[in-house]
Amino acid sequence: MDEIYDPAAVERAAQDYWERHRTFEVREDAGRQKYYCLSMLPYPSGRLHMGHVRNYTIGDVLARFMRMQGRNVLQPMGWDAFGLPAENAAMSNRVPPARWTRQNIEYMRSQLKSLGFGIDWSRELATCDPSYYRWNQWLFLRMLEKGIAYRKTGVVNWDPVDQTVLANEQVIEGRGWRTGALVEKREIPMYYLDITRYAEELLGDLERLPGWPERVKVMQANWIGRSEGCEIAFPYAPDTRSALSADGALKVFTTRADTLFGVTFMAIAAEHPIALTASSGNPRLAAFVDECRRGSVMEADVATQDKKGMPTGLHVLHPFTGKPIEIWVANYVLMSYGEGAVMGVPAHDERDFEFALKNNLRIAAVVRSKTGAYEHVQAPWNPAYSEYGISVDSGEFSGLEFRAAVDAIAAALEKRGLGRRRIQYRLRDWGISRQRYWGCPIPLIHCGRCGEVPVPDEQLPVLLPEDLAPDGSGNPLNKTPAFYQCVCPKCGGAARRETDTMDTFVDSSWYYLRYTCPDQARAMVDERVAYWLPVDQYIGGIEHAILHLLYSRFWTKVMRDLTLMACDEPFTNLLTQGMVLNHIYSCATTEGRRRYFNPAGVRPRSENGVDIFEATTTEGETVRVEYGGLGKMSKSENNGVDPEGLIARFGADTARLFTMFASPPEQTLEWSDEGVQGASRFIRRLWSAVHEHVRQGLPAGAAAGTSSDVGKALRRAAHHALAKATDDIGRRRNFNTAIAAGMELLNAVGRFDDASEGGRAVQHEALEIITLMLSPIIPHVCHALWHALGHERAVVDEPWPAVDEGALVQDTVEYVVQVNGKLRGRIRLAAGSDENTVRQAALADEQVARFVDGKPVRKAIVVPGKLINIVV
RNA sequence: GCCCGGGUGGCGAAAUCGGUAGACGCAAGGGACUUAAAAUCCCUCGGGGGCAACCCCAUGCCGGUUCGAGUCCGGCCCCGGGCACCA
Repeated sequence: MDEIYDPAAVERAAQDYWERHRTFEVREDAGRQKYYCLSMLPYPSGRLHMGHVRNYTIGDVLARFMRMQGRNVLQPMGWDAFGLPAENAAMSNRVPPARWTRQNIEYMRSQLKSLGFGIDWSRELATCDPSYYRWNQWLFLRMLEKGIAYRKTGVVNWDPVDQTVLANEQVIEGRGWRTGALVEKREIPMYYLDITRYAEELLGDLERLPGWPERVKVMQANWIGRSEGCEIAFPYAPDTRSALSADGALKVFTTRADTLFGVTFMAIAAEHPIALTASSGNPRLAAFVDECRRGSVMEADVATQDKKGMPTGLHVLHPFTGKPIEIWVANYVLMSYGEGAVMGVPAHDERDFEFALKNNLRIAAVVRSKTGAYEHVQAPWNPAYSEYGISVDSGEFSGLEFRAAVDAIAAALEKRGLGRRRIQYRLRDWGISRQRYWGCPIPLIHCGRCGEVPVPDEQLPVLLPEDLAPDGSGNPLNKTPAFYQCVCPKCGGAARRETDTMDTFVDSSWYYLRYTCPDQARAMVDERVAYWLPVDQYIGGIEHAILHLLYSRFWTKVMRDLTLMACDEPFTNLLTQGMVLNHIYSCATTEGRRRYFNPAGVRPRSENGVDIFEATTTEGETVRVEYGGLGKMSKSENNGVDPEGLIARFGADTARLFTMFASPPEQTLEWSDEGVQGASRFIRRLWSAVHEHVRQGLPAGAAAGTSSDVGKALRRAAHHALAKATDDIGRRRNFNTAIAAGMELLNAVGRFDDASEGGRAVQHEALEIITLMLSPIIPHVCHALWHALGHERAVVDEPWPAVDEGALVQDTVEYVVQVNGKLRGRIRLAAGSDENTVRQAALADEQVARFVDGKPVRKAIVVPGKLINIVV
């Protein structure tokens, strides 16, 4: 029965074995070195996709490899179970999100199990379980106590038809993606987490993460966006004082305090309080402010807008000259950065320049570049205008170079109480309120008498009712009195429960901590977290390079400061796997849209020597389709490959082998049906090689005792492949080349024909090495083959084999001979030959002699054991 | 606009510290087995020249450093990604 490889039977047997023996359930063991291998938890969308298969296979290979290296390996799995798709599914088929989500989890868990991942399922969690999200609520209350969580009015995209907040991605050309209604910017109260309090540490600690890809660290650093500059206060002129009926000053932040004498206007955001006051008696200004506040809050859209503005008629005074400067409302000033106001220096800032040109504002140059590249600032804009240089026309500060000018101006401002040096971050506080049903309730109560009252700890968790189904008309919690009606914990009076839920990024910010103690009912985490954390290897998509990874780092630091644990950087090593790509085929529809066809159903055909592609529509019609290149597998472009079909046809090992072999993990992976066939072919070849070998009985002798040249050569090949796989998996994380080494070794076994007892022992050893070294990648087939090779113990419990250095030693080595750097011959020499011997032998070579051609040898460079270059 | 990656056969890729460019796999072509097909096995497979031994060219383009460059340096072209009026 073993003659034919039957993946379904082989995989069932191996998986049964692991399950029966609870192979992957782990416990803390102070005596063993731990290895926490974590893959990003999936959203339970319904079915696994290839991205999941790739992600979890990478994690599983590392987990199994480390297990063989003797480490106490934790590889958990859970579900990022709250979120929008469940609500959308509820709207289209009237199923409560809870039921839809839990059904999906059931199904996807069985899919994960069919792939044979070595997961400790006893630690599984779902973020929609009250036993999990109660601790979101608990920590939120601690943050509230510390002032890290706070309430503030925030600007959101508001869909007036659905009565709901839209994420930026849900706003398409200014309209709601579902309703098509014009989206409004609306200010609503939201809860924020003060991540900016940790900006400095989040930035600085990136240097302590050598195991992270450089580009992820750069992306985070850019996102945090640290700027050194000055805060400058421009005192209100009398007109502003009376309009606001207050004394005071308009504050701005600038990185170019040296250009302070070049200010010709002030620009404030439409949301700035002064803009609101100024527009009250000015309908035209009010209309402009209104226009600015409508439309997308997406910054990429804002960035491409024309610079527009309108004067307020109000003024401030220059902090040094005392001259009045008019305040303008400008659409390019962001309320959410700095002070929501800027000093307009058109001569030295491109945006201010554009604005001044459009509005006929004065341009005053106050910096001369060191190269003297320009004298007068005039249109068109020249990038040199914004270069650092020597201050001119700047009163007492004239003649100073950038740094000195900033120092002197900052000091002078500070003396007058009109400014100071300050660091500004681009990072904003994290707004976590979502006007959504399917999420973790925010544990607050609004009382008419007591105001905002936290839910007492003993009343946690605030349970989310699971029987509701949104219908598109806003958050159903708002229409469920049983949820929102409550008593105020302070005064006992009638009160209203907060109906907003938390951003799902909250859920995924600490799940990796909870895996260490999922059964802990009394605390968020316990002492087990100290054993397992930090995560040794984290694996996930590059799309989480900023938000998820930054939030998790922040959350960890908050928990450290609350002394819940000592760890302050959660992920020691990070591997960001590339996307899985497939071909895209589509045709235009009569409505001018595109209709996409799955590549599996596309038939290529040659017509008059031109390649054309055809597909069949759901109506059974044959249509001609266009090839659209490669793209990420996605629903919208209908180019996904269902892992389930792949496993049914070829088995999980083939799916795993293909995804690991086709490209290195960080790079994109191009789907190839032929490549899958190739992976399957290799597994069958390995299967028959082992069975053919053992059919002749197990050899008695030891491989190390072989004396034949071919035997020694195969031993060398086997140990060389093993050394390569050890380094490739363990250090380089290049699984494709480790697999190639295994294939090469199997090819060598195929060519090997020494049927003597010694030869068979060497062959046996080589097959054992292949089985062991590939077992992390194709664990099921290796489980079967290891038993076939005569072993009692399961391969999963075997240690990683040691390289026999003695087997790698060669008696003779091949030298490449170059003449003037060009390859001219090869010579075989005894290992350890001295330079002179190498040189003599090289010059004696006929081919080499031809190219030396009697010319005097000027130089000969010898790379021991490898190469000699003769320079003539 | 700024900041990262990356350009190597027909294709996915390899070459890890400056030392034999193209390992491994896919596709293709040829052959064996077969009534036939599939599967399997063997051979060829960057381009050009040569009867052959071999030679020349070739890692996006131009230049440089070096005995020697896919790899290092300078300049450009193209592709992908991130951020994007951040004052």
